[in-house]
Formats: sequence, C-alpha cells, structure tokens
Amino acid sequence: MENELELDYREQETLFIEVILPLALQINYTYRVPFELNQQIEIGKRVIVQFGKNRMYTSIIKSVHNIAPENYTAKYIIDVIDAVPIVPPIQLSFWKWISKYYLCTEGEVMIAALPSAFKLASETLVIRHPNFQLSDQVLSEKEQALINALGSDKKISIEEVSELLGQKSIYPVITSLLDKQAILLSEELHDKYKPLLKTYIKLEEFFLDIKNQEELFKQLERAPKQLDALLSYLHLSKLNPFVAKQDLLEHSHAGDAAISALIKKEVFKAERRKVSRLRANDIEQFINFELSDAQQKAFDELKKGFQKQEVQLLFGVTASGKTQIYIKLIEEILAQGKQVLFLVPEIALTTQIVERISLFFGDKLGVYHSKFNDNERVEIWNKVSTGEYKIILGARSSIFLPFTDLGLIIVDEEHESSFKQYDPAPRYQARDASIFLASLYKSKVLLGSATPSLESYYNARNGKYGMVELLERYSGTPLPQHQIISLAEASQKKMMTAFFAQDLIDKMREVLHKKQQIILFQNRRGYTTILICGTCGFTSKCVQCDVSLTYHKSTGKLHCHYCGYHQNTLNACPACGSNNLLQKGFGTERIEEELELIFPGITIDRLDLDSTRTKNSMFQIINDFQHKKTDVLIGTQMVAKGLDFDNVALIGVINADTLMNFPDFRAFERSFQLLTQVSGRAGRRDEQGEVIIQAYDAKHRILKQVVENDYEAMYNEELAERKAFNYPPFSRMISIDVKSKDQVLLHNAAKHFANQLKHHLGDIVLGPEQPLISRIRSYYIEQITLKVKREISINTVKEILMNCIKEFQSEKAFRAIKIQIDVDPY
DNA sequence: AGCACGCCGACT
DNA sequence: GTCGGCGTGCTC
Repeated sequence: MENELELDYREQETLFIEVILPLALQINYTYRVPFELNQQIEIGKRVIVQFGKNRMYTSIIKSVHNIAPENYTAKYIIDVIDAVPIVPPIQLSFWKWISKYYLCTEGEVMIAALPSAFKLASETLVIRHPNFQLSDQVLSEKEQALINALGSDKKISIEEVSELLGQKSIYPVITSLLDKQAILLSEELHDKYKPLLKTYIKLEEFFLDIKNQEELFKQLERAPKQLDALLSYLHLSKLNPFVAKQDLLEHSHAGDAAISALIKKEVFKAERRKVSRLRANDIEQFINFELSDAQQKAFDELKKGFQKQEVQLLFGVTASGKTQIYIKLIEEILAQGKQVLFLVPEIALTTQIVERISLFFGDKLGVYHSKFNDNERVEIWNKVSTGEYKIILGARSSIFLPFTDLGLIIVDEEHESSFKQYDPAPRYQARDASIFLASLYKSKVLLGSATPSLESYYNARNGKYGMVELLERYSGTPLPQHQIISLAEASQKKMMTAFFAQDLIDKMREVLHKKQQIILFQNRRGYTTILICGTCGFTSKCVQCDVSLTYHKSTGKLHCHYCGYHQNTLNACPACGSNNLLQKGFGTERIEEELELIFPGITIDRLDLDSTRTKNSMFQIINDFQHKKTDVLIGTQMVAKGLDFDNVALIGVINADTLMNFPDFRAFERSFQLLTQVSGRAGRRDEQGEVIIQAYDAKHRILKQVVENDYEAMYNEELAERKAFNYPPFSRMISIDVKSKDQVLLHNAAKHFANQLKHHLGDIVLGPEQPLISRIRSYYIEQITLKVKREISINTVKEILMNCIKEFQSEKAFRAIKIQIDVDPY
C-alpha cells in the first residue's frame, strides 16, 4: 500500500538524472525524465540520451533528483533500456574510486567496464544472426518487422532502425532480439576469436542411480552397440563425468548412430564445450586430490590469517601447488553462498590453469576475457548479476563485473605486469584496484605468487597484509639446477656458434639424444633483426614512430612494433645506394634458423606474438609440444607463464642481459621474477631439470640470486636501492605524458608545464625528459614524473596536478597539447 | 568522441 | 570567385 502511494507520488514528480556517458568528459550531464518513464528510473540502469546535435548514446544513471538545472534546460531522456539495473551500486562507487585514484573520467571507466553490446550508439550496425531461423522463436510484431527489413545480409544502423519502426523506443526490441540470438551487432563481425568446440557426452542424472542403471542395462540387452557405448562411457567417466564423444567412439565399438540413439533415449546428454587440453592423468590429478601436509598447513594458516587481515599473500615456490589451495579456498567461499573472482594474467588465460579450474567447477564458473565475443561477454555479465555464476576466472577487466555478493578475490601471479592497463585510460592496476573492490564488498583478497612484487612483499613484511609461505614443491621434484655461462668468456675463447655457447650446445645435444625436450627463452620479440647498411650504417625507421623497423622473415617485410606500419624490405641502402645490407640482432626467428643448422632434422617451434598471430593457434603449438611432436620450443615471455610440460629437461636463456639492462627501476626485480618463472618450467615429475643462463654480465647479483632461489636477498638489496633513490614502495609515482605533433611546441609546452608544476609542488617534479621512444604514431612525447614521498598526501598532489592542467590548457598556445596521466605507472 | 563553426589555400 | 583543409569549442 505504502509502495503504491510512493509510486503515485513519483508519477507526478519531475525527475532529473545525472548520467555517465561513455566519453572522456570531466563533468556529469543532467537529463530530464518524461513522466511516463519515471517509474522505470533506477540507479545503474541504462538510458538512451541525445548528446550534441544528433548523437545518441547509451549512458548509465548515476543519481536521481528533482533539482532543475539553472543555466540551461535539460534535454529529455529518450528511453530506459533495462528492466533491472545492470551495474550494481557498489560497482558504481568502484567506478568513481577508479576515476579519482587513476585520474580519469567515469566515462572512460564505463567504456572499459561494459561489454560493447551494452553501449549501443546511433551508428552501431545491426545484422541478422547467420544461424537464426525464423521458426526458432516467437517474435513480436516490431521484432518481426526489423528481421524482415534486415533480410539475409543487410546492415542497418540503430538510427535507421528507429526510423524504420517509426518510434524512438527501439532499444527494448534490439535487446530482446539480441537475447534471442536473432541479430548481431557489427563489432562482432570482426571478431576473430573462436573457441575450439568439441562434443562431450554426459550421463543423464537419472541414470547415476544404480537401480536405474541396472534397469537400463536390461533394456539395452538387444542393442549391443549402445550397451558397449554405455559401458565405455562408465569406464571413461571415472575421471570426469564429461567424456569427449571422440574418445567414446575410439574406446568402444559403438558408432555415431548408437550414441545418437542413446541421446534420443535421454540416456546421454551431449554438450558442445571448449576443447580440453589436458590429458586424463592431469584431470585425475585435479579432480581427486588431497592437499599435501605442506599445502594443508598453508591452507589452515590462510584461513586463520583471513580472520585478522583482509589481504593475504601466498608466497609459494614454483610448482608448489598453489592452485589446489585456491580450489579448496574457493570451495569454502562457495559453501557460504558467496562469489569468487579469480584474476589471472592475460596470457595465463589461454593455458592450463583455466582448464583445471573449469573442469573442477563446471557450470558454476564463467571465464571472462577481452578476446571473447560480445555475446559471450554479455551472457557472462548477466549470469554474474543473477548469481548463476559463482566463480569468475578472468583477466583484469573482470573486476568490473556486477557481482552480487563477492566473498573472495584471488590474484594469481600477482607480480605480473599484465594486471596493469597502460593504454587507453583508465590506466588502472587490477591487483591494487581489487583490494579496494574487496573493501567495498567486504570480501577477502588472496595474492599468490612464487616471486611476489616488491610492494606486496613489503606490505606483508610490514604487517599490512598477512603472509603464508609454501616452500615445498608439490611433487617433491627438486628445484632445477642452474648453470650460468659467461658470453664474454665464451666469445673470447671462440666457443660460440651463433648465439649459443658450446656448453649449451653440448647440453642440448645430450638432452635431444635422450628424446627429452628443450625450451629456449629469448626475452623480447622486439629484440629482432634490423636491416642495417654495412657501408654507411643506415637503418630504416618507422614513418610515424621513433623506432627502427624490424625485419620479419615470415612476411618478408620491415615492421614497426608500435603502430603496425610495414613496408617492403630494401635491396639497396636509400642513403648511400650500397647493396651491403646486413641483418643484425637476433629474434626468435633467427634463433630458430641457427638452431636448424646446428641440429639438422629436429623439430622446432616458436611461441611468440608473431607465431601465434600468423599460425592462429597458440593452442596448436602448445599441444604439439605437450605431445612431444616438437623437440625444441623457442619462446618469449609467453613460455614463462602458466605452462606446464612434463618432459622438459633443459631450459636455455639465450641472453639475460637484455632483461637486466632494461632502463627501468624495476628491471632487476622483473629479471629475477622472469628468470625464476622460466626456470620453474624445467624438470619432470621425478627428475630434476636443468637451466642454463647465458649472459655477458655473468657475475650479476640477480643471476646469483636466481640460481640460489634467494628471493629474500633480492628483496633486501632491491629495497635498499629503492629507499636510497626514493622509489616505490617508499614513494608513489605519477607519470605525465605530454604529447604533440609539433616537436618544438611540445618541448616548450612540456618545459612550461613542468615549471608550473614545480612552482606548486617543488622538487617532487622530475623532467621533462624524452622517453626511450620519443615519437609514436606521429606524436612526439615528453615525460614528467612526480615522485611523491609517502609522508605527502597523494590526494593533495593529485588535486594540485589537476588544477595545473586546467590552468595550462587554458593558455591558448597550449590548447592542442595532449596530456596523459598514469598513476602508479608500473 | 563527434560534429559544427570558422578561417586560409588550390581549384572548376 | 568557391570547395574543403583541419584547428577549436561544445555537448545537459
């Protein structure tokens, strides 16, 4: 009764709403609600608004009030899209926090947070879903009209749809048709990502009961093939209730027809699922496992720790079985009826950890990932919102999903840099942001790593986080043995063949002879072949960026890694006309070539961004290596992350110097982490692996610390350095990029801006400096860095910074200068 | 982000 | 004489 009165009252009220538009706008915009939509207004729902002359945008209701704006007449909103809010209030506060902390607009957060199907705009194109059959669904009159208009292959923009239907309120129609999978939005057409699907068979639940099963056997007596299929299923399903149809066909004498018959009889259920890359013994290991004593102890400690502190760091050496501990912990949270967010680095999503977790939790688990197509992402969004999905495994952007009751966030490999988004804004750190997110949901956070980031370890040491250590490898396999080879010495003694020292070659020969496998690690693909003139030293540069072009054998062209520009390779030097052009440097391609010369006849594969792009399937490369079709796998960072192979006897690091010499204050920390992670891939279940690291600076302390697996020593020395030079965790950094197409103007502007900042903030302002790459995509860049001591209020600094930017941009001469801010730029 | 408005160069 | 280049400012 009371409710009704309230609604009655609201019906006559004039409502205004503040909305978040998916644009980089500094201020909020106010719209007026027509009376007939009053009741549909709710914070977190999407509304369609006109913004500017004739642009339509999907925006999110941020707040509702009845204060008419004074200086202008608010436009009416056009439509309310959602029946229920799609963004919960907690997430809206989270957006706000992100925008304040990382100095970006809420609109930018919205762009990052919502799948694009949620952001239809007037120019979005609609087409008919290729698989849609008219008979599939009951359509309303309007829906039918749109489908008819679309024909089989017409593209119609949202704006045209509106004209076509003769009404402004078309979004419910679009949403409903999307729901029914009758239409697609244009963005999805370009989607290249297709998960590999395979048919899996499962027994209907009714027949899990032994009595029902016996009954079934009797019924099938006269259908021997079907009986055979059933028996094979029962045998194979011991490991996993989902059995691949293919396996079933191979292991039984039954054919397709028999299985189809059983599906028809509702004995079997068929399901298309993403292909599992795991072999049976892996599955077994992960379905039926007991925690080892060490794991159990760590698990108990974690639980105890969570009673005192919200954030716990699980410091477990490589292959210590952190995943099993995660699983047990997830089970406990699920038992409390709460949701779990499991964050993994970008690359790890394509690897085994996903398989393991998804096998374990089945349909309670959703995987969220920027490469998934939009339909899938929307589906996951909705299932998180309704609580159907209890666990979300995903990359950094999954922190924006509409959790209802989040109980735990796990950040696996928390030291990984892919949790940080660099470009575009919001430039957020998902690990750090998730700690704030957890505080909003009153949930716990578990950070896991074998090589924690210095910050996290520092926080744990200072009691800000709890910490649990797991120092034993799960299988009991000893840590691999390391050997450092001095490249300086080897080349002096003429003991080098191409990039390989003789000792490494000898070891490789030995391993290959035993039919075991090798992984070679080469730091960056950027460290590749460049074309240099042997006569005058000329190298080809990118026309838009300040980098040398690199030669790619696969395309036969010179490529820029920053903007994708490419041109044909040169036959003669454009500067001096000489034909003496040399290939210099060594990328994974060159290593592959050289290796073929040294060991003719072996099979080699490469795992890097290029090979996975052109060959289209990282899965294939990994799979081949796993099934021992490949002897040597040459890879970049990718091989270090989340891959487990059990026949790798040797790991070779081609050149560790490129890692350590990287001009960044975290270079040593990163080198330690990467080399330790790479090393962790060595060794079989029962056999110690070997790691050979080649380096010019073979006596470097980081190498020693990697060999001795001495995180503590690395930590202490690094921390002392950080303290001495006032780097994080002893300070916070804000990096400011000043950009312009005009180099001279930029230089003056950057200087002027830096002085302005120095005037207000003093000597915490550093720069401007030219970054390593001073031009990208035709824009020149200069960098100003703020190093803010812990004692100084970061919020005050941010406020002053924003004011300075305002002031700076109000000067006419500097209007065209772009300023980009990155808070915690690492 | 996009779109209109506005002020300078090479074209029917 | 005009068409169109993209610099600048605004969008509730």
